Amino acid sequence: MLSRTSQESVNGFGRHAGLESRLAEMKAALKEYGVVVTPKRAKLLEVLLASDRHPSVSEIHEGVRAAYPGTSLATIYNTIEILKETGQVLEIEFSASANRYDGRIPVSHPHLVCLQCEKVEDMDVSLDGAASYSPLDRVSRATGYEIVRQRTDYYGTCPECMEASSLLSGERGRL
Amino acid sequence: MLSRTSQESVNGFGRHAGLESRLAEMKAALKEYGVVVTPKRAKLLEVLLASDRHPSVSEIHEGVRAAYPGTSLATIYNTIEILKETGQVLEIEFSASANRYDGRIPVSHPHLVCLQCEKVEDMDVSLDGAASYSPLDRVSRATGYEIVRQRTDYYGTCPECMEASSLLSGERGRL
DNA sequence: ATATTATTTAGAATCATTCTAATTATTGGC
DNA sequence: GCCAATAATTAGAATGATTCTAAATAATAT
Repeated sequence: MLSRTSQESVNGFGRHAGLESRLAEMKAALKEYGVVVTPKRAKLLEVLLASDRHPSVSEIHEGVRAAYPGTSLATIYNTIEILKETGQVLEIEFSASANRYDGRIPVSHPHLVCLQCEKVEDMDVSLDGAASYSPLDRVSRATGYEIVRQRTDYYGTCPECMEASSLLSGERGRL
Repeated sequence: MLSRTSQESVNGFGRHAGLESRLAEMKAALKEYGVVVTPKRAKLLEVLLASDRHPSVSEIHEGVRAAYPGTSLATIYNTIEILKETGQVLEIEFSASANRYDGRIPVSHPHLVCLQCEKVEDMDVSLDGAASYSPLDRVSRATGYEIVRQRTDYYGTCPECMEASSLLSGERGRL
């Protein structure tokens, strides 16, 4: 049998090398926080990191249930709450639809949100220019607020949906 | 009787001259949209413009009911929906708490959100620097998305709440 | 006036999220 | 290993904002 190439999936993360260390980091943060990394919690972390789609709670729930069928939604919410408290996940809030989560980059960074298909993508920060993403301490100094996070998101229609809607009559999502 | 000074309220808006024309603009937009500006809708517009607090639906409801006691919540939601469709209000979404509305400046602009007292303030755009607020068409060109709006908000603790929490043990809001 | 159309309404339905109280699993001290 | 003490998990109820529904009311135009 031939040896595996570096691109093959031996760990569930495929070619994403950095995700292994990110997973270790999250587990360490949970232990540090004084909470035990149970099998279900470990699986949740993997599910969260395995997707670049910024999964919703129910997508995460599905993923964990694939390994642990009896897992309750409450466990997902509980664990996400812990991840938020430890700064290990970034929550992207939507009032008209389910929240989305970023475990890969758990600190404030800009997103592109498609209002049609509800896709959430990371935006290449260089696009927005360094200044678009003002250092939090600069804003703190200027406003007197103690700023702890920022949200910058761009809303519109992704190229795929534009293509699709140039054929059909345009449907509208809930975001 | 002495004449009124320019600061007195003769129209419900106090010293805010620009709000009169903004009100006219909103009414015109509704007519243009093919919808009638009923007394309740007119009152809603005034309530929305009268506050710089980025009122929630229930605050708006209270305000309209002060003039028209029987007004239903559904009417408030209906009218806000129309305002969104006509681009006459900016909705600031929160999943853990009620949405907030900006009728004074109905296009994307940055806010300061206090996580303690849930205050939402407009941020002086100059603080953030011109580039922080990348032109939508620049982002559109770079990403292939058709960008229609942006959201940029800074989250933290306002000076008043910092003062208060330096005395008491800090409570945490829902935002 | 009257028919048509738009607005408003109360209350039900929905849906994501949070809470509750009970059950189950885990851990550290013996 | 055994047993309290503690933590995690659970199902289901509760909450709260928002949306929907179908009926009632008001406004408009012919």
